[in-house]
Amino acid sequence: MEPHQQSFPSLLSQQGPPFPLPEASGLHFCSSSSLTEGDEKRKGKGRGKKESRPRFVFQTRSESDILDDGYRWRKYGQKKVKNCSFPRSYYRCSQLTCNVKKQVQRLSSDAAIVVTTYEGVHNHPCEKLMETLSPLLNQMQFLSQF
DNA sequence: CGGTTTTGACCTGCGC
DNA sequence: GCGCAGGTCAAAACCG
Repeated sequence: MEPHQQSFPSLLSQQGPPFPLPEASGLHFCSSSSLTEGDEKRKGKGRGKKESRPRFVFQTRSESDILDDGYRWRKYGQKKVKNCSFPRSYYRCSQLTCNVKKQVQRLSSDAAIVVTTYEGVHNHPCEKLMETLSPLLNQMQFLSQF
């Protein structure tokens, strides 16, 4: 359960910042282990899961909230938070088998910074990754015959 | 036609 | 006990 081992293939290549700054344009990701507990008070309507879900915060520099990390996200809410002039968006993984949530928030101080908070881990393979890997796997299988 | 976004209402936890 | 703040639902609109 180390979420920050996931690879985001299209994350960096997609943004393509005009400045090749390694850190200023890069992404600060901090796995907040202390935040992991105490967030599963989901007894309200009985649709709660008891499993602890690891959270993990991603801070990227992008002009759009939607970062295509290979999974399909479905937006299910948007709220304005106090202390921040920008609304916060709530996304969910489209796969029913996978209860991963993600919330995207923009910093009021710097509108170019987008804070993405992932919650939970995917329990299904990434579609895009499979798509990319499929021809490769086919070729490997083909070559392995010899 | 299927899946996704939008948007307001609703619900719950927490602090005072 | 009440009000606020944050999180989620659900129906209609929208798009390929």
